[in-house]
Amino acid sequence: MRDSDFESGFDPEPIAGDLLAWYDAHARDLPWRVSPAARAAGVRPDPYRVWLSEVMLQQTTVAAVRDYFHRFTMLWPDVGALAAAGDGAVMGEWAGLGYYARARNLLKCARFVTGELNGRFPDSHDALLRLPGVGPYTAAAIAAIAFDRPETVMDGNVERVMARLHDIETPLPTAKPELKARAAGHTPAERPGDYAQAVMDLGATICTPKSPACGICPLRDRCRSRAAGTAPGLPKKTPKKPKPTRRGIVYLARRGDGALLLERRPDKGLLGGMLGWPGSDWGEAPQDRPPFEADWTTLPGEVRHTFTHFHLILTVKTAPLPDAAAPTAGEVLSRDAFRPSDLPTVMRKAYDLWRGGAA
DNA sequence: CAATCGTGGCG
DNA sequence: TCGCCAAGATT
Repeated sequence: MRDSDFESGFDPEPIAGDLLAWYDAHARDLPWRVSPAARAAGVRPDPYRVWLSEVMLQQTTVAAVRDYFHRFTMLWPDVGALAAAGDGAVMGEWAGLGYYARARNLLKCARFVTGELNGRFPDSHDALLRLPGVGPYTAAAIAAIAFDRPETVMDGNVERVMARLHDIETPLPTAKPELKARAAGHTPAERPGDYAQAVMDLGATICTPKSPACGICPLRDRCRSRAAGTAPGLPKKTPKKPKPTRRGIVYLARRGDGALLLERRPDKGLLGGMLGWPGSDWGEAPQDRPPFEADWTTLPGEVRHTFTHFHLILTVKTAPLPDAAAPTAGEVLSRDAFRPSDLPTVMRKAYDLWRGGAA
């Protein structure tokens, strides 16, 4: 019955109405969001703020994004201002948020929109998809939320909600096409932007990964996995590989006037474009190759940090930086020019270990 | 397609 | 302590 409904192109189940009514009453108040009431009164979201928030929210929690969004929009209120910003300033403001390719693409995109599109974001999914750092999800989200186009957003929330609503037992990522088709079948022609945000709000607050609040879900009477008792275990996922542990050494050198030896990492690869301490490669047994000859002191303790696909244990070594030193790596940054907040978290941990012991 | 790419919170 | 997870994109 239910499969034949879907395969025959039967009218989508009337989910959108329930979800929009729930959203009207329970929408989260988010800094980048136009409330459903304001939206109904004709207020349009600013595409720049929608784009910026969506990029920040890629694989990142709302709680983590809030402060970054405030700082970015305070410093750079529109896409032209962001396009005019310096690379180091933007990377420094992004520090700590992770996935730094997003920040590099953010700048590329801002400069493209400003330079080639007269500062206006495209309003179609296909045109948005051509922008740096904008993939299928973000293109659909901007088109739907900023321009109220009937696009179907597919993120982790929507995958989970659809898998549960239709009790889809196929594990991810195999199930993605089916989940996408299900989601598309529910997307309404009216208020598609509010609808997209409603599904994601539901996934974030009610239909959560662990212990979903099915009892207060606006879709509880239509949810097939709730009826079957399978909701908490959905969506199924293929098991992940274990993370190996790598080791590395970083070198912190300070001059008498407080200047520090730092290094701008290359744009490609891990922490690309970010500031960091000169250091070894990260592997099984890193070689001790300090940036200049000195009597290096190994700090007690170590830095432990987990990246997406490996654990890292860093040894921190320090030495005074002579006025006449000619380091083989990095560049000297004056005390005033250095902000610890410009460092990615793993590098800030090394800095904190050093400060905790020496200063 | 599978691998790469951060970080913080939570059970 | 540790694995899981978050409004994914890119190659």
